[in-house]
Amino acid sequence: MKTLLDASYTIRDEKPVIRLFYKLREGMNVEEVMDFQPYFYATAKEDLEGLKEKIRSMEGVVSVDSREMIDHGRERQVLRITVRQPRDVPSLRREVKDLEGCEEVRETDLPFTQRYMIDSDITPMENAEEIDLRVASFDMEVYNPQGEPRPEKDPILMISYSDNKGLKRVWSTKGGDLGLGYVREVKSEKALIKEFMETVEEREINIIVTYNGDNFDFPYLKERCSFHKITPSLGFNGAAVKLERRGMNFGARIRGRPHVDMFPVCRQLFNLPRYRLEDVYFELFDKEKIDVKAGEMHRIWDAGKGEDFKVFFEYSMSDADSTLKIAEALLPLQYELSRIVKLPVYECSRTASGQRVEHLLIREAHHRNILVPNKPSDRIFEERKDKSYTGAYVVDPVKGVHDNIILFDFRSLYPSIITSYNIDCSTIDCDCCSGEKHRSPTGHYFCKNREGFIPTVLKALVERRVKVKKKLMKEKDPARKGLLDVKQQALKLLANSMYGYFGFPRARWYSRECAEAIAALGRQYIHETIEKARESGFSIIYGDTDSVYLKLEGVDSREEIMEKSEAFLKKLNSELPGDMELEFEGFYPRGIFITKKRYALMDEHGMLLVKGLETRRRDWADIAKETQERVLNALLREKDPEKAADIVKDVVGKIKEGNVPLKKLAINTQITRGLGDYVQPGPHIIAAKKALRKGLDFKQGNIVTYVITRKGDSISDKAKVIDFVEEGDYDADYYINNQLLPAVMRILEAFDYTEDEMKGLGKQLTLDSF
DNA sequence: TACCAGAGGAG
DNA sequence: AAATCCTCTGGTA
Repeated sequence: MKTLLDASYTIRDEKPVIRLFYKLREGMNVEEVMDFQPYFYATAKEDLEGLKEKIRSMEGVVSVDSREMIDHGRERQVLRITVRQPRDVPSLRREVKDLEGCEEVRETDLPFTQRYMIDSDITPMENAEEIDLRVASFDMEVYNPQGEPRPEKDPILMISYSDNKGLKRVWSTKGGDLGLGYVREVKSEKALIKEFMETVEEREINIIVTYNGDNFDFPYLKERCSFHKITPSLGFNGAAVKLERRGMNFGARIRGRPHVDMFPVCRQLFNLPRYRLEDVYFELFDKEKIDVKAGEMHRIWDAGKGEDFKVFFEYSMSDADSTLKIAEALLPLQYELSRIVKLPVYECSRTASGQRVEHLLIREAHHRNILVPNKPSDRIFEERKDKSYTGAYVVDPVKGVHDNIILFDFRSLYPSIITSYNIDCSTIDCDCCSGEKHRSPTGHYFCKNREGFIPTVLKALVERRVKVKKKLMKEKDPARKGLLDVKQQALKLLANSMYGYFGFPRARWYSRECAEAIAALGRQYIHETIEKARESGFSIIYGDTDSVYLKLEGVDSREEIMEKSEAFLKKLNSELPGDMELEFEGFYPRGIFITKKRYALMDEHGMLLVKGLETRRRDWADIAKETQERVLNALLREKDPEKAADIVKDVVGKIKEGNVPLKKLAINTQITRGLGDYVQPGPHIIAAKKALRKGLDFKQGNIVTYVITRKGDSISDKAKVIDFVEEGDYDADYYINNQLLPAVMRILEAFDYTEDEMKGLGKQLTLDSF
């Protein structure tokens, strides 16, 4: 049994050698492949043979063969050009493309190792669960007397390490006398780095995990290594850590020992106000992590004794520990995605959903002898980006409070439309079938004769998922159940990104027409559903894309509601084509609808479900969100408007008194562009710029946590990054009028309360609306 | 008061 | 480097 952890290539004697890093039950095996040569394709305008001869004589070309492949759904003759070395591809693609008679060069941008894995049908991470991988996490604390640490000057103070076989270590140049079992005091920073690297080697670690190692720990470690003139040799056979550019960020690649950075993984997987290690740890395990303020670290270190000093070491250990715990929870999904998409886990864990889908499609295209379309040029990308299309339909809600709400929704609406209507670039407006075709409201037709490429791939994903879910139902063993659940999640993730991929301007298989047709069919079905529901006696409260919220006016019996719902669904589903299905999704005794995409429901257990309201948004202060939720509970669950009003009055009072803790006043907002690129910088940008001058580091992608303080004129003037704000320094007026009241008044207004009453200025509350 | 840029949510 | 629809805020004229 073996599992492929990593793949790369080197050049030996002017020839490429593929290296496959397998973990066996015991130890590693590196397989070398010498006989695989890089190649790409060319299509000819007319004279294929003429083009072939021209290419054959070019420097670096090993051979040219013509073969039949499928392009845009049709068979045609193309040229396959085999070259000596991977580096010959970029140079030769230019030359071939510029030849008279050459129409296009194709498949010139697949990385050589990936090309090999596709052609040899190699799946990474197979058997990963059975083979007992050794996973280690590490984290560094560095000296930072100037605020942000300077890697060319400021040393690493500690490296903490934790592996899934139970070893815990903190290497440091101090702290051996603290009585903490895991601390190893060493004589220098250099020794500390070396001991860490030796431990990874000795423990035969297979996977290294970090939290933001791509952009902090590894770049810093590399700098410190070059300062000490040593190699950061964490890879197989002492290979050095390599920093690769990946878009705006870095990726730290370790040969033969995949590095998975949990930070981008968590950002992709969770929706949180912030993504610091402690935030994600809390989200997953509901436990607080010990914290040491970054600004105080150098002072604690310099003091070198006392309780703080000990806590600093415990904090460092807990960083490595919690990173490992997070990894143990999230790696199974990464392994599974890596297997399905067939990209090594280092790459797969860093790719976005569009690229994952694309790699899966490239794989499937190869199996079907389909010539992969080229990536769009910058010009085409811009053209595509400028042309948007009509998407989903949203029903304007019947605003206010409703009782006994029924929710129906389409199971996987877009995927089921794609498969049921056979929507694909190769089937759109085909001329192959003379008879009936699938019809979209956009005016396009889809072939009923031959199944399209993407519908085939999507169908396979959906069918695999159905099988896994069946197994899951039968399985008793919790460990195996967990793995099956992860598997179905991964399949769902990929299936759900197919529609978005059609409309993604950078996609190779981009088709605005297909995306448009899918969305239009979605609108058609939701409209039809609403129409039929009305005819069956339901009244419509709200609907969005694939869901409808309904009521049966005057029907209070739960039984009758269920019966009528079932009957309606049965009839409607019998008329739906293919894989499409409308499902009963829920029953809610009470709910309040504010506007489109903003509402709250109470389920039968009294649990609140809030959508779109401030409670759900990171860019509102906790004090407003918390109070809004309390008000919703008072109104929906307890039906007690007086209590709701009391809650608001009480909180207004507390804010005025000035003793609301800063934590509850913090607002989180992301910096979505370069700090200089703003036409209208908001309060978070102004706050970040001020913090920048005080030595804090802020850049695109970061989330700014700020508070509106008392000092300043405009709101932006008053905005300050929370690190620099003293407890009690907040603008009470702002938090009452711009945070608390807007959030709660939207709810209370549906119950006819006025703002003045809430501030305690007006008359006593009335119970009119109840 | 009207408008725009910007952000983040829903599905 | 998945799409569109939608609401709301803060700043400006």
